Amino acid sequence: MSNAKELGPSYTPSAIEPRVAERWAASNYSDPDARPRASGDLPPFTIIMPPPNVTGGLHVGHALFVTLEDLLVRRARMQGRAALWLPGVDHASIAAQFVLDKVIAAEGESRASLGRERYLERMHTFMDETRGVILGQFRRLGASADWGRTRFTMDEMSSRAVRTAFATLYERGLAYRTEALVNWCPGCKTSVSDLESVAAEEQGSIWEIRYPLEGGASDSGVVVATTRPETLLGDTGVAVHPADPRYAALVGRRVVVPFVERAVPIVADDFVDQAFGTGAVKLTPAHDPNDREAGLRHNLPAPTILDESARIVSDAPAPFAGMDRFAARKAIVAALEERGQLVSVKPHTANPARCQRSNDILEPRLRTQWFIKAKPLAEKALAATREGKTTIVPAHFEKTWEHWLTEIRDWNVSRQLWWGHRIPAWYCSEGHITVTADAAGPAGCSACGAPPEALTQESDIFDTWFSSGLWPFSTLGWPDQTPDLARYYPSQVMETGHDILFFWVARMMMLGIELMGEPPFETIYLHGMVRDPEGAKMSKTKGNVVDPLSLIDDVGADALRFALVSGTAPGADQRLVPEKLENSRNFMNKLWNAARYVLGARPDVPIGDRPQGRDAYAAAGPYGAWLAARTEAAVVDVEHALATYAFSEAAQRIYDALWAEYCDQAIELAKVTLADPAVSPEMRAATWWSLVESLDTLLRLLHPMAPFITEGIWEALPHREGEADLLAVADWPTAHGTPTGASAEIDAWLELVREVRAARTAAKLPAGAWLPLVVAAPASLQQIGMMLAPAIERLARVRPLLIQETFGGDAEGLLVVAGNLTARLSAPAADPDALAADRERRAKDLAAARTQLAATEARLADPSFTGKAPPAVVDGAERRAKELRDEIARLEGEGG
RNA sequence: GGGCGGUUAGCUCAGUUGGUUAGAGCGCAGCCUUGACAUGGCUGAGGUCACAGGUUCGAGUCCUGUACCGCCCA
Repeated sequence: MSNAKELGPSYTPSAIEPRVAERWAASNYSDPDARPRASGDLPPFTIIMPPPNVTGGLHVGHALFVTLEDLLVRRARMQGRAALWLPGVDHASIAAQFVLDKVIAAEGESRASLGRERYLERMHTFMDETRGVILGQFRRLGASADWGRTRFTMDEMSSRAVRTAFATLYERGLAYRTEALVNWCPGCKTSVSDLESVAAEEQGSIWEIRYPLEGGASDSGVVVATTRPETLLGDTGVAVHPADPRYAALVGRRVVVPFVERAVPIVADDFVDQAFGTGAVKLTPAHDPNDREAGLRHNLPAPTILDESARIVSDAPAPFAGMDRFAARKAIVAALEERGQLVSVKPHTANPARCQRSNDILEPRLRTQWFIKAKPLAEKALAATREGKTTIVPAHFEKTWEHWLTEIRDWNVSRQLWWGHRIPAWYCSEGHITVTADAAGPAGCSACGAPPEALTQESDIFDTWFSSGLWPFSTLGWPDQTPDLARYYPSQVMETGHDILFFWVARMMMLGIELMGEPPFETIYLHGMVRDPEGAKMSKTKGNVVDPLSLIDDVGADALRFALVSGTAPGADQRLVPEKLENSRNFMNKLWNAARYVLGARPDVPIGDRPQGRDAYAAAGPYGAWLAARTEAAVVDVEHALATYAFSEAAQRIYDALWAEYCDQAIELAKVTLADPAVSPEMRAATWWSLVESLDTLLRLLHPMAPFITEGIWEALPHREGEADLLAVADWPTAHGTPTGASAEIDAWLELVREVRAARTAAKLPAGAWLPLVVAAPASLQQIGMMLAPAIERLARVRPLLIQETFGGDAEGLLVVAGNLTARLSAPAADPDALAADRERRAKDLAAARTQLAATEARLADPSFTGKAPPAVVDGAERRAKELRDEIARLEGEGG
């Protein structure tokens, strides 16, 4: 923007962002190894990007995480650390198959018609086409990731890491194969994880069904309550609570399951809820997790009666065999009623789990699968957070973390899909298992030596989270001991949504500690969800999703980012409302215009080369000291906020520093000086340079949040010899403890300006009129007042301005009180009613001051306060009391 | 059923170890086409910090309980 003035009075992101993006692209600034920095002793700073789903497009959740991670990384980079933000994408087994299946269906093909090999070839081609899309969208957000290190969870490096990890876990006895109940999706024809299942309340029924005693009358036996009558074909028992007197006599006897006419035992088991239905439940071990547990405890068989499409198996009794599970339910209920065994039907609210993808109700299903032993891994992960090796922000998630890891169950890693890492396990005809990390497969059965051609590889693939769980080190080259791995593991921050704390973060922690020997990150920062303006979750089905790219088109990437940062408190959800974006856009426009002003206001005097920051301020006298102090305070506050992940506070502080302080005060004060030919050329140059200096510092502070506009403006600032060519790699501001100089005095005069304006408004004096002002100022303020007089005149619209020790005896005009300054504003033609309004305003001030003084004096009179409160607080109260007394005295001068 | 979070101005939200004057944006009212910006400037109104107790010299902040809302787990 070297030609800022020609670009017009409104900030146009579309004109700046591409130019800045090009300059970044032409540099290697985001490669941490490319720029050895002077401060080489600082530790590296690494964030491994949570890999987005390769099939998805950009949504606001991405926009938030990209913004926050980019903010952290840009700050670290400016601080001189080797900052690595490693990007990548996730292969997302189920989601990817869903998308590709639709694509090939349009071509008249299907998974079955293509076969595994051709299907996977097709998938790889498809991925090659789509993989870059979302990362390209991240770039539009300004993401400064190291694109040269971009990784994919299905690339060869990742495959090798997955095989090695699994083989290692198997060797250590942490991976095993067993038959277990899994969440089966009949639509996707695979098991899915808990994460992929969504439970919601649905209206259902409780059917109460009589199971007569073996050999007993039709009204004998027990009445069981069930929400799933169709599964009775797989019943192998009936359970009652051991303490339930209703059934105590029946425990141990046998009842007959209808249709299959199988006699099954009545068992006593604690898990039964006596209050549910009749207090007696049927046990279907192959189709219900609780029943499965009870079945194992009581040694019951577990026949599977639903096939992988959730149809009744073919060897079931007619007419139910082959029926879909819902048709079977109706048929079985009808048949029970016909036989007189249906006792009642009651409405019931159930909580069925549905597949996130297909929305089918998930079916518990017995299957032989691979599991990872979770307990030993979880204990180490827990130890890491308990010992403070890894910190969770915000801290309250530690409780959730503790609870989940303490209660953790073994992790089912098998998926009956094609797209993913195939489990590197081979089976021989003897049933031996051979696991190897070798891409070529095993040389033979590890137990009986059967040759490779006699072995069958496991057809299942790994849960996507298994490869994602290795992400913090597989991306850095593990299992090889690469320089990257040595340098960038462990990473400093894992920034992600709190919704995947268990599913992903916990798995990275467990696998990282197990395979790398230390936790993968120092800090886990969890952000909240971005919601719609009504507070609802954004979802495609609801149609309330917002496309970040269209927001960028509307307000620019910087405004979007700044709005998101402003709304971010750790762990808390935020609503993305249009007003926030608008405000954020206005802020960018304000900054743009401030820069336009500064660049255009260079005084027409010899300005020399750009001085070092503190020299610039020092040469500008009290004004420079004041501006230095203000700027430095902003640096301290922003740095502190960012260091503690208080993102919204950091954003708010920069907003104030730039708008309320820099624009409304610093620039306004400087305007007069810069344009005043009576001021020495040296002072005008120094004033301008200090404005430049402060703007430069504020741009640096804002850069991690709003990289494009700050980079664009910074380019146009006059630079010092040898300075960085990009703001992105310029030094992060640090506080020097600049002496505050006369900054309190300047603030006092600015306060007077505010009070004069307030008086003018209250008394309805014409806004444009120049009114004479006489100020009574203590000696300590007079010199600064004289110096600022032209600016005060302009800002308060007063002229002439007289500054003296005290008023004469015949002081006239509106009384204005500001701290130690008292003033009289002449308003000869004022409306009497308006003058009364102004007096009323001051009367209110006076009353408020008196109330406060009374409270403060009461506190100071209380020995328990003066005795117990810290001295600084007591001093503060004393100072405050004095101020209030002075103010009251001045306001009481009204009468005179 | 267990756990966690929230309740602060009309609306959306900040408020870090307790410090007495609780902030912002939007909205609202009045004034201002002053040469960076009307995506602006100036001034102002608006809050018993959900409720009830407690600890403390002092509570939006800590403790206990209640109500309502939300999330997670079972």
